[in-house]
Amino acid sequence: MASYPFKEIETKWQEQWEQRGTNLVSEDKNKPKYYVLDMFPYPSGAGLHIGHPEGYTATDIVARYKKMQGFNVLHPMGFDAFGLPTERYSMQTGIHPAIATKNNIENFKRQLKMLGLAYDWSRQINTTEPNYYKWTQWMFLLIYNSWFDENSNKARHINELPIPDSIKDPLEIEKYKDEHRLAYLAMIPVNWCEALGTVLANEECDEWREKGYEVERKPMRQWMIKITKYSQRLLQDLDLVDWPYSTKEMQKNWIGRSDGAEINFKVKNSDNNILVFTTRPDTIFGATYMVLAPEHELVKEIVSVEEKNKVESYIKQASLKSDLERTELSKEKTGIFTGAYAINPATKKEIPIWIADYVLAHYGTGAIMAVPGHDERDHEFALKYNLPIIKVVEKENDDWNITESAFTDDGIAVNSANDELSINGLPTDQAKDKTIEWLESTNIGSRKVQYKLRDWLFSRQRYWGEPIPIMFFEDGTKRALDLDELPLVLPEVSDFKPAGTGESPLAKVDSWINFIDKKTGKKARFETNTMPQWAGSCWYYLRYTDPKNNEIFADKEKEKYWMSPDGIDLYMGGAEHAVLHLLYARFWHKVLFDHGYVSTPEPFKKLFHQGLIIGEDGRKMSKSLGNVINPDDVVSEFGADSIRVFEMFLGPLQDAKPWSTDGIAGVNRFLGRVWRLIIDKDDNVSADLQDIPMTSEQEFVLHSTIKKVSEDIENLHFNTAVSQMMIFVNEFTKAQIKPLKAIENFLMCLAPFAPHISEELWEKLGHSESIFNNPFPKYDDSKIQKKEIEFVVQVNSKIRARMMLPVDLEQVEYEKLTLTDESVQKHIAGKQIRKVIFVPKKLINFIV
RNA sequence: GCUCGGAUGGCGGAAUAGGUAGACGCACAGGACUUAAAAUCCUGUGAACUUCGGUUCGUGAGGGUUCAAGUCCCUCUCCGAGUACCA
Repeated sequence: MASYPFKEIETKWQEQWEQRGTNLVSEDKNKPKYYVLDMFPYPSGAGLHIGHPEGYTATDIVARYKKMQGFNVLHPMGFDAFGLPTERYSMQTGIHPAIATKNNIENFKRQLKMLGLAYDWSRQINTTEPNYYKWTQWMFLLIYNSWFDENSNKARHINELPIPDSIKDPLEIEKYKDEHRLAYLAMIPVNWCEALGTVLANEECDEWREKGYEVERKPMRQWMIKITKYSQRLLQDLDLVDWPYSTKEMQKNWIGRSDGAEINFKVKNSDNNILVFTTRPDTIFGATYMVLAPEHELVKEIVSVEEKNKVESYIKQASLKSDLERTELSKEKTGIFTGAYAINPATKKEIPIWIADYVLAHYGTGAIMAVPGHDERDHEFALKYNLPIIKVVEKENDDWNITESAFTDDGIAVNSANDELSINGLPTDQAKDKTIEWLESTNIGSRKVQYKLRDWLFSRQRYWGEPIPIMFFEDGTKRALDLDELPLVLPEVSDFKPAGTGESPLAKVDSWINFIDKKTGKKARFETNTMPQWAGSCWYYLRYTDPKNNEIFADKEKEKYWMSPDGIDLYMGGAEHAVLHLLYARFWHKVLFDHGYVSTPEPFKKLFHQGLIIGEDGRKMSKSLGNVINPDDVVSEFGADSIRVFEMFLGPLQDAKPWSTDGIAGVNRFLGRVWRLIIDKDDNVSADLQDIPMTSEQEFVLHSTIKKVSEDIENLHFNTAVSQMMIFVNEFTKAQIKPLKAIENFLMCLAPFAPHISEELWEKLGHSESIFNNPFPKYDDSKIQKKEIEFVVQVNSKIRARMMLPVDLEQVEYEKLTLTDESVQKHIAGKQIRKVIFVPKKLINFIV
């Protein structure tokens, strides 16, 4: 027999909450708001994973607790339902992705409800519904219709872009605008996967490669978004948010700010200049050669006649290599001399210009000044091709052999002087500044900040994504749809296979690529690319504040009510989104902020990552290992309250923790003990529960429990909160007659963790109102103060005795009392006390 | 390679500002109840030695600071995550 009838009571209360509308919320100016959000799931065909309830329970506990504390709590859920797995399922089965998505969402919802999560389902969103993606499209167009004003460091409407007087032709003006839009079309090499029939984002490539798919580089016309314009703000605004340190670090690394200089090198016997970026302008005297990326545009112009063939064949070879091959497979650096020379502006010496694929075209200027003495990569290359290595930075008090290895740390500049500039003897940071001053005064170069962050590739050749609401005309012009034309709804198709031309399945739909535009009367075709899956998740948290609005994505007042002053109060989700989703969403939010649509510069005030739940065998759960735990099975065997409490009890929320069947049985036993504390064998409220005063020991345990549970919920330390509740139950199980008041207070502590059993027992105790309508109990500090404690007596820092003593005595009294102890006497006997260390309420230490 | 985390009984994990290491749970052992089992309740449980009162050792390894170190400092080993020629 089950330890308590969880099946009936869980079903009963889930129905009750739904009927009563317990979890519905609306704006209430009389209450402080609290917005707690889970990263919404992708509704896969496999259903809920056992890891999902971990983060969801954590936020549910916080939501229920905050509600009991008098907050107006927004705790919504929805589905990030566009995505490749569904589209692939449709290709195989012919079932429309919208149907598959609907079924998957129904299953997910059933499972989420089964866990007793207090979501306001009236606010549910689904990124694939036209009335949702209408606004995703609208926001894309907002980005498209924006340019970045460097002076005010923010986005402005494209109509406010100053057009230079020299540009008169309307087509030229359009072109000028297009160049400045935050969303633009570009012909760029992308990661093309033939088998999937789509391009992939850089970050998606490895994932598919691991699964055995081939990904190649191929230039294609793509939509790009200038997220790079926000590099600095994305970096500095990390100071505004309360996020895990490591996540902030990852974002910082991803944005990758480098401070340095851009320097122009003249090409000998030519009008061409090679612009390089360097973080070490102080080493310019040590630049003994230059390297261009194979794709660099100047390569063709400067290559000498003699070297032309060799250079061309090298470029061809490099272009065939993927990024992966360029890095991992070729540890050995390769390169080739162009036959051309540049003039080092500091030394005025001729230095050879090489091409090598260790220089990346897409970072900096795609060219470098090579300083083999002080850069490991340049050093390796110089050794291989026998290029000169000069020491221009010295390590203090050390004779570094520069031929053997590069010295890359800061040091003191040497061999670095010409007629106008000498930095000899200066430490690196000063040498940098002085060199930059000279570069700027001579117009050779300038200070420059460089970021690693690249523009965001925003188009995918898929059917199951948001259509990009732009149409193209035969004359080469294009038009973005107006708000009254949105949403641009995906056309019905029955064949989800890619077009085979590198375009999405939409390219096969005649009504999509061959129609007459109603507004202009011109023959037109829609963009056939769709948006990446990240798009819908960039703003879903805003839609929850006003999910049904058809005039705007969210009413300004409602957005302000829930998002002010610092954004979402708690955002819970996996660390796998530490960079991409969180960076894209922050960017998206900032564009909305610049246009005045949202009230905060950052969307997520506090972020927390729940850890992975791994298999019972300590390995990651996977079908092939056969160690997958299904939430449906667990709920049916132990109940939702057990799975909730167990996942919280397993260990610290942010840690990876192994599942344990014995462990959940233990938690289920604990809930059974709670049940039997109140309900007797005959299913009645126990006669042992009486309205009697607590003993001081019971008061101590109750108030400690209230304190511990409330503090632990605030700090997301749920595992220790559960421990404390177990201590409570152990203590009160001991008592023959149980004080009712204590038990009721305890139930309120337990309620956020195990809502069903708490509601049921609360009702059985004669309450007609939901337990969640009660204020969370407060503890009385005076009840937690003990009058007597176990006092530790040490001799020479070793524990020799423990004595029960009053807490409020003077040191001398403790000395007197503790010195009477036999064991203490034994260890002190015959020796002299040199020193006494006294820690109030804890210990006394005699040094002899 | 670099950047972050982490290492505590047989297991998951506790231990506010350095001050009783191992809370709580699991597993295990013994007992009560039972014809028996399950369930439940009670007791014990870091290791070694022990004259059963204790003694010594013990938080990945080695050093250091301190009356006192899981906690602070240095060096190292192993594990996990992210990133990868970013000039």
